[in-house]
Amino acid sequence: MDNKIVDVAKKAGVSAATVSRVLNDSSLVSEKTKQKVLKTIEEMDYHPNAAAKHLRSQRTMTIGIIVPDIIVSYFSEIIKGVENAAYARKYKVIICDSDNEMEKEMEYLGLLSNRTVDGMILVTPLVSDDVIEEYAQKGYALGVIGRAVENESILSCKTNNVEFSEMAVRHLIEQGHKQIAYIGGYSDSMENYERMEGYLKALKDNRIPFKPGLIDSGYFEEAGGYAAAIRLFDRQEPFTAVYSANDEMALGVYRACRERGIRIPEELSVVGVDNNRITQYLLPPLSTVEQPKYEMGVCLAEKLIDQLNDQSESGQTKYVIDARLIIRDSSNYSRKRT
Amino acid sequence: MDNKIVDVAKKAGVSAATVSRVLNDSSLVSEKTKQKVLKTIEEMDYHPNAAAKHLRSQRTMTIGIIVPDIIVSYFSEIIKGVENAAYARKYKVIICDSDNEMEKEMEYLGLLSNRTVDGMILVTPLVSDDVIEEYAQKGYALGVIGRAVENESILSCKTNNVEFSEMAVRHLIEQGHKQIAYIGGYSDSMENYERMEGYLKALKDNRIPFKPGLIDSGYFEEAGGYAAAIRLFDRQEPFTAVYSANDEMALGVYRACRERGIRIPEELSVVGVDNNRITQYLLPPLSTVEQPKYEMGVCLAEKLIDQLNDQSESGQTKYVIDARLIIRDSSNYSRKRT
DNA sequence: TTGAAAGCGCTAACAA
DNA sequence: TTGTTAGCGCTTTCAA
Repeated sequence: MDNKIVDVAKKAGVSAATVSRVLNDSSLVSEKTKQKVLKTIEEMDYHPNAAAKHLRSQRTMTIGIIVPDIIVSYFSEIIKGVENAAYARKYKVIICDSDNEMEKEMEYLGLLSNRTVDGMILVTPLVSDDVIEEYAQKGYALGVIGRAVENESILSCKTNNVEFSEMAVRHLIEQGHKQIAYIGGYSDSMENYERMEGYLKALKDNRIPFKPGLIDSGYFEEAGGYAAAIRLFDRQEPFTAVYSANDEMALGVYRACRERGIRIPEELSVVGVDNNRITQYLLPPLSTVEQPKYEMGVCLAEKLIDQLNDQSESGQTKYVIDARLIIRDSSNYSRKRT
Repeated sequence: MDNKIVDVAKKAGVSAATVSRVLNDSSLVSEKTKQKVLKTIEEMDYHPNAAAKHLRSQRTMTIGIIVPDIIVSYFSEIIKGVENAAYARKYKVIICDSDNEMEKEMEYLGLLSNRTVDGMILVTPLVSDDVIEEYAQKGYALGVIGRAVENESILSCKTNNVEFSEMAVRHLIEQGHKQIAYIGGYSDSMENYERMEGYLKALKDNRIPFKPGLIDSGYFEEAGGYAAAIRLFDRQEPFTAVYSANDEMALGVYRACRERGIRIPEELSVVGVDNNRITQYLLPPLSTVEQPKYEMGVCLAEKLIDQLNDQSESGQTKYVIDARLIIRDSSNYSRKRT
């Protein structure tokens, strides 16, 4: 077994408490003792046992983050923000990839109950508000990204879905489009609600009639977006533009267009959401809405850790960041429509 | 504070030891007692404290994975494999994004020393073999992906770099190319050595003279690939094809070509390595070498966890998987060259 | 089949 | 400024 604190204490001729104080930068140690202990620690190549520390201090210096799929860059960029912010504060991050399975997400939430993690960040539309509230009620530290939950103690960071969606659809309208389809994500997710709301608002403000036949959804995934596009194409309802609630689904739309020989943007304009890295490499490059993914990750991790250490100055728990529209070639083809 | 095992014991009218036995599926408990305890646990919503368990059992059921940049899909796909395999065995995964900084990687390696993790997987070219050997010598469980280390106790999983590189370059030669540039990664990494070796072999076998002016390197990153391409363009040495040691750098080559107005594949053929998701969406789609990223992650996580539980049947520690060439339009432009 | 008791390695309250 | 001591909550001998 490794050396323990008493081994160091013995060798340095002090007590375990003193070694512990040195380890934790306590001011109650004379400089001389401190140096002696430090030297001994170095000599013995001593490393404090994390589990013992966790048990004694009732904190693991670890947070978890639950995402549906780490491969999707929207999530990996958020994770990167979380990881960096956590690292700077000496926190570790446990990665919980739910594979879009509710059951797995629930199991990962259990890491809170058994104190494997001090807090948990959710970036998933699957777990319901009720479940999240329930955990908060029990006193667990939680944060969500991309949505918001009523409970005041639950941190959240999201973007202005309604506004940027309105902006995106208005942009399409300004390009001359009057028949604009909407491909949404999980129909009961906040992202979807709000983005659809923005879509409807833009239509209404421009006196464009809403057509239910132009609405479909694709679970925020490429395959779902593809299927939705195919369904839309096969209906009688014509359309010349699509607002896709995220980029992954827009990728599916691109695939469907390639298959059907539909040219973007000449025959169909497309706007997505997220500004995933891949979108700039597409042909044509995809117009999209920049989501400050890394920044949201950093923001939430910082606030969560502050909260864990009773350092949340403002007491603010809800953060909304403005996202901005990035216009690329997929929606940049001016023409007149009737 | 939460309920503890003695609280459950008291309520159920048994001893803490019995509750512990139930929790750990010991066969030394009568079915009747077991049911009673289980019911009590349920009623009290009891959750065993992880830190206490870790301290007592001397294992944390956690492994770490160090990568240079989680956003790059090569790494996130490996992580996904590791996470899935770990989850199936009730292990947690701590994500260590080194931002390509050696210092951060060293610090993360420290999680082994203080027993925060039971084992660590390295997917980085930065940490030297010596450092890895040193940790192994101390008895820590380690695994590496994408390279191999001599030490027999260190697990590794990689692909046949020499062979597939030879294949890739031979493919270019078969397309009529005689002046083929090579853009490598970190010059002292095993990936780079072996891929360059394959490149040289292919040249030699086809009696194509090696030209030092056609060799450059880009640290396995997009920006590095871009810079390398620009340098190559600016030399007097002409070339009609590039073998890039990974896809990220090939993205940089694409960018450099766009800037210089060089058409792919008409004026320059490009082949990368990794089959990052992005490559199939490029224009033209990038020829590349498929690396079984997810599978390598699964493989190494499984073997590492087996090793932690003394269940490595075969005792094999070195795994090499054959990668296959994927030919897309970036290198599929036949013509005669002189 | 069950319980009592020791101890994993650390920190912190209290005493000196 | 330092040391003594008592746990943190669990598992695991050992004894019954």
